[in-house]
This record gives sequence, structure tokens and C-alpha cells, in this order.
Amino acid sequence: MSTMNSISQIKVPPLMTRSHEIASVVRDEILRGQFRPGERLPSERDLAARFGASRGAVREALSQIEQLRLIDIQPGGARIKEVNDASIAVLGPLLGMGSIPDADLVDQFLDTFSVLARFTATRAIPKLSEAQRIDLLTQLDSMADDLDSVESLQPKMRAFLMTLGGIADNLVVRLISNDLQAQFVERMLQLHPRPSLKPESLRELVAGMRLGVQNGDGEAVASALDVHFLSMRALVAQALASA
Amino acid sequence: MSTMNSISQIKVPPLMTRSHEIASVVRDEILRGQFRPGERLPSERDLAARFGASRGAVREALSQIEQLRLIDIQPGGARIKEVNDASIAVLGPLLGMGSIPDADLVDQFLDTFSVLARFTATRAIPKLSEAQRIDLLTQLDSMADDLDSVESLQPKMRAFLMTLGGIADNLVVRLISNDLQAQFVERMLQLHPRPSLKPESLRELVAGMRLGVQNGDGEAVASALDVHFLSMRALVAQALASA
DNA sequence: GCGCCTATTTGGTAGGACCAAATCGGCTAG
DNA sequence: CTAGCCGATTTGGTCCTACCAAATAGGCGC
Repeated sequence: MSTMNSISQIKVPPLMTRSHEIASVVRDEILRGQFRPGERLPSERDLAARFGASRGAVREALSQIEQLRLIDIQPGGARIKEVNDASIAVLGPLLGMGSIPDADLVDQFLDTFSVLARFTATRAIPKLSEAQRIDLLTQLDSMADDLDSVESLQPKMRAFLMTLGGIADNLVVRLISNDLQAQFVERMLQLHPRPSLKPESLRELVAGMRLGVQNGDGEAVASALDVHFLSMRALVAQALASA
Repeated sequence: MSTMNSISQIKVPPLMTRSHEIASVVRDEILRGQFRPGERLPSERDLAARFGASRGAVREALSQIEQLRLIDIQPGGARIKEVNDASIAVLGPLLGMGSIPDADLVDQFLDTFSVLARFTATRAIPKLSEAQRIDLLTQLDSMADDLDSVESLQPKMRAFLMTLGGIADNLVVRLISNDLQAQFVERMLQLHPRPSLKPESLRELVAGMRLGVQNGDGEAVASALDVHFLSMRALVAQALASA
């Protein structure tokens, strides 16, 4: 009945409940380093009073922050933990704290993402079925059509990588990519000025990947991706510096 | 005052509260596929009745499951989402569901982890300071002493990789590794029969990494790790098959 | 100055109550 | 008989109060 559901539903404002509000505020305070690791968080009752909320709402909020491994809730008090030991889910908040994202962090993200893309490619290409190969080639040909418009290429690129991920069939990497996607991508898209790759670079990327797919050469696809992400990183660094 | 805290505290039973209990049960039911994506979860009141708990406890539990991106809580009802779109934090529960971990999933984990280790090595080695190089060599020499005892080598190996991670200085990878560690490692250690690598293989690994560290050759260290993880995967697959 | 014991604080949990939005049903109009 | 509307019910969101057990902190006694 609801087939359109699986496509892409409208971006509903994520229903900011009281507990999510409180969680995001407290979470950001922790990420900002306003508490030393080991230190005790204010009591639930204090927080409730501060936010003018019920203890229930505060408890839900703390429960969420605990999932980020930012705090350790125990009878006696919740204690702050090291940010370095937290969950990957803190990356998004960490990126969104300043007015512009931290350049180092963005670069680390791109570096990491490129490695995961390379990984996916090298695992997927060798086990391509003929149908899958044709599918990928079709996608690449479609990408070759709008190399100058970053806006229309990006979703195709994303779809291509998703297809590769499906073929590689590694749930671990897939879930990692989910998280990175959830944490970063939307925030990256708000970047101004938007970094725009030269059409020649994009053509090179698509052509390189196409050749690799055709020859069943995963390393070739991976190399093309490497080059692409390298120039991407340079451009983003430049964009962030000038912002 | 509490310096021993930072080393390694006793494994306190993670304080299973009512909400965590409920969360883990419901979470596992979802992971087991007892609900179709899009389907509605039983209402908070129903769950409370079923578990003999208060609605508050159930709400905290659902709030945690929501953080895993397994459900979507909305006025009108909480809806199940695709497991494939969930957070990386579902890996642990996914592994721990059967009596023995799923062999494919474990293999995917090791494959992924090896890529991250390789990544860390290639990024860390080129920017080694002389002091850091000596530190790493010292650690490797210490590892060379107990090659036959997997129990004592493993923590040293882990420490070595952590040191590399600190040098590579990539927060994204570090957080990913945190999650994988949190999800997998303890569950892997419960494996019976425990896979035990041959001392020769371990000696090869340590020697290979040592050479790479000495020459500032990140690719060499990475290759040694590759080989190591490959034999590891073979052994684990074998152990899981015979279990 | 040190250690023990109590009073207080803190998280854990239950239960009840109210609101607004979403859902579901039956009813009505075409 | 169908289609659409409207109201009753369900559901999540939030608050409040109360009580327990464990941890903490502070004062007392040695």
C-alpha cells in the first residue's frame, strides 16, 4: 500500500521533543568540554529545574547521552567520560557546533570515507555478476551526462556507491557508512561556498571507474576514487579556509 | 586520587536497569525480524503491561532503541525501520543473538577491522617522531617475547594499535574503532574453541611491523597487518564452523 | 588525625493525570 | 454502494508525586 514510503519521504522536522532538546544542550556542553572527564553531571533534579522540565524528560535525555558513551549513569551520579571514547554518533554534533565545521575534522572524515569507498570497491568488483556489471556501467554512463552540475551528479554518485555497497555485502561497512552519512552529509551540504570540482576531474573519475568496472579491476576503481577524494579534500579545505 | 580508574576498572555488571532490560529485549525482537519495517511497535502502555513496568521505563527503553535508528517514534505510534539503515551500535546485539556469532558477520567485521588497521598504519607511520618510533619499537620488542601466549599478546597488540591510532590522529577512525571494539571484542573473546595463531605467524607479523616502523614504511606495516588478519579470518571461520 | 556511622543526596521505578495529534470507525451524503 | 467526513479512541509527550536502595558527604567519636 505504501510503496512510496521506501523511496524518500519528506524531511519532516525530526519532532524535537523536550528530551531531545535537553539532550542536545547537555550533549553539546559536554562536547564543548565544559565538564572534565570523571566529573559529575548535575543531578537529574537540578537539570530538571534548570530546563523547567520534569525529571522524566531529563532522564530520557540522559539515557540518550549515555548511549553516546559520553556519560556513565550510576546511582550516586552521572559521570562524564572521555570524548575520545564516545560513540561515532557524536561526530555530527561535534561538526555542527561551531558556525563552520572544523576543517581538520572534515578532512579526517573525507580521508576515512575515501578509505571505506576504496574498500567497498575492491570487495565488490571481483564478485560482480554480469547483470550487476551492466547496471553499474549504465549508472556510470548516466553520470557522464551531467559532469558540470555537481548538484545532479552527487546523488548519482551516492547511488553508485550504494549499489557497490550492496554488492560488496558487508553489513559492518554498511552500518559504518550509515552513521557517517547520518552525521556528516547533510551538514556538508550546507557548506558555503560549495566546493565545485572541475568537470575534467569528474570526467576522469567516471572514466576511471568505468574502465575498472569493465575490466573487473577493483583496484582501478579504487584508484579513481582515491584521486577523486584527494582533490575533494583539497577543495573542501580551501572552501573552509575562505569561510 | 583514583588513578587506577584510568587503567582498567573491574567489569562491573553494567547496571542493568529496567529500561535497559526492556530495551535489549525489544531491540533483539526487532533485530530478529519479528516486526516488518514500517509496522507499528506495540504501544508504550502495552509494553509496560507486558513487562510489568511503568511507562517511564518503557519510554526510556524506546528512546534508547530510537538512538539505534531501529525505530521512529512519532505521535500515533513507533514504527520499525530497516535494520540495514540502523546505527553501527546494533552490531553487538546482532552478534550476540545466536548461541554462536554469525560466521559471515564475524568475517565481515575482521575484514573491516583489518582495513581500518591498515588505514591507521599508513597514516601514522609517515609522521612518526623519533620518540614515537622508539616507543613503537619498544612495544614490538615486548610483543616478540610472548609469541606463543595469545592471551598476553592480544592486549599488547591492542595497545600497539591504539598507539598507532593516537599518532594517526584521526578522530573519525578512532570513534569508529571505539564502536567496533565496544560491539565486538568482548564477544569475540568468548569464542570456543579460541582460535590460536601459530607462533611463526605471529613472529612474522611482529617482525614485519618492526621492519616497517624502523624504515618509516607504512605500507610494510600495513602489509604485515593484512597477512595477519587474513590468517585470523581463516582461523575464526574454522573455529566457528566447528562450534 | 583517622575511621566509623548517620543524614542527605542521587538515581531507579511506579503510578496517575492531562494534552494534542494521529488513528480508527461508523455514519452520512452523494 | 461508494466516498468522504466527523467524532471517539488510542498514542505519544509531559508533568507531578512518592518511595526505595545505593552512594555520597558530613559530623561524630575514638
